[in-house]
Amino acid sequence: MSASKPKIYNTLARTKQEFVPMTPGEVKLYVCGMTVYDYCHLGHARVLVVFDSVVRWLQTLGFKVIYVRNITDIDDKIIQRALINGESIKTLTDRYIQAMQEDAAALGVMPPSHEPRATECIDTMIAMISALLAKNLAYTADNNDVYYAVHNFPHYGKLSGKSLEDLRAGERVEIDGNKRDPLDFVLWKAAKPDEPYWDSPWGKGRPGWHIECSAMSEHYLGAQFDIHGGGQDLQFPHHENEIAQSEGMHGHQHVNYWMHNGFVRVDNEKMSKSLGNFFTVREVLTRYQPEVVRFFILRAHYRSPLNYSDAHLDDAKNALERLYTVLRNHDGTTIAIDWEQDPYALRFMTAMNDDFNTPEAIAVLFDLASEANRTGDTRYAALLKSLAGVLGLMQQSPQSFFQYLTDSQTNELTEVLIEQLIQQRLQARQEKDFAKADSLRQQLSENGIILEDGSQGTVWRRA
RNA sequence: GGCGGGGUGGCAGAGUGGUCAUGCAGCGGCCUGCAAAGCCGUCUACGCCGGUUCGAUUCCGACCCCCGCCUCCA
Repeated sequence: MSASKPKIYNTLARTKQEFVPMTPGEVKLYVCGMTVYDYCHLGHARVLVVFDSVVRWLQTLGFKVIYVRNITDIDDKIIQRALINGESIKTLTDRYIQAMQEDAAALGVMPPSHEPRATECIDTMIAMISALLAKNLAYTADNNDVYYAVHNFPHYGKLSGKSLEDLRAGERVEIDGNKRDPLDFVLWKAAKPDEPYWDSPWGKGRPGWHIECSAMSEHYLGAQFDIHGGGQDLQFPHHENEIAQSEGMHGHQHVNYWMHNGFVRVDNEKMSKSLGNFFTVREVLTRYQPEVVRFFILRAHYRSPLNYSDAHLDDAKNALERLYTVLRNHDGTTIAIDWEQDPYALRFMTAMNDDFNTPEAIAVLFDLASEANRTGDTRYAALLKSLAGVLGLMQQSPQSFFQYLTDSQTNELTEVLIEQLIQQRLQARQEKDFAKADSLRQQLSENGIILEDGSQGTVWRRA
């Protein structure tokens, strides 16, 4: 698979660059995960699915991928939510971590190699903050907070394309009397009474948000690694600050390729907690099967905005049905993919190597579907299933896909009853009693069951 | 205001200096007892105005509009 090499759009360079790993054959990848005080919404689902597809593709290319996706399990919102709920932080975060892992698994997201929690790495963070203080990149304020001194780091703004002057000119920078510069950000927060804390050289407190990623990425991947991903909204300030911390401390490059996925939108606006326009993964999964959601996400390029609506999910469902229909007409086997010779595989690879162009890769799947339908050649269906598998799609049986029952669907007819009605209809058809046959079809149709009379007999699926 | 990303056919969504994206939906036909699925055919495109070019949706410039970041956010 040497024909072409993957290119990645690097936020740092604002252009696509050929991907060259630090260690041949190995990729070190870090992605900012969730802050666990609530259920994952579709925006989170997008990060999970997008970087899952990145990992799968890099693995397909033969790389060993070390994938770290962290969990933020201590911050202001978590503390506040636990307080409101009247439960401990641990109970709260454990519950939402489990929920997140369930959501991820449902969406076909493979577990990362490491999934560290911020609270497991406090010591590393404290060591890092001490080092930054020693390098005069941080200072302790009167209230015992520790801040990063932004103006002491010459490259501040290189990821987000902002200059300190531009940032200062902005009117929205908060004014905090403890900071020497309004743009300085907190590394260590002194604990207020009744707040959870860890002991540190600066007294009882907890880490600021940004330091955890510098600490955890270094712990698992080293002070410099290949790819760092996350949502576009983390570009500034989170990732900018992470660079300031890590590069300030080590004096060399921290991350070689920065990847940022686009937002999920609702009515053309960013889906976010603060706007309140978010849909949780589990709510959507009561109405659509998980693979439809995954397919919906991968049908758009990861850097493009993705507009969410039921109509769009319906569209995705119909499209995916076309693909699964192909498998239904064949025996569902897979085939070894000949990346060098097979023209479809080559197109697929070219698309994926071009900054993970999943929409184009999926277009190849549809072309294969057409070819399979046109020629009846099972090899096309097998290749379709194999290539789709690279994207984590189409790995269930057509029957389980077509007969999937969501929570929101009526289930007045049991599968046994459905089969009985089908048998009755077959009987009626044999007796040429088409009025009765049509009436049975109608009855099933009213219950969301669609019948299809094929050469192999009658099969049913849910609308 | 500063910085960044966009405006593609009814909808979604890739891409390219000159032959098809792809899917959904629609329309006509074939097939079917009727359907469904499938197949064949078919209709809607590249925000606006200039420029470069033999030729621009694709390159350049102006303009209009949308979105995001600049504060916690995937």
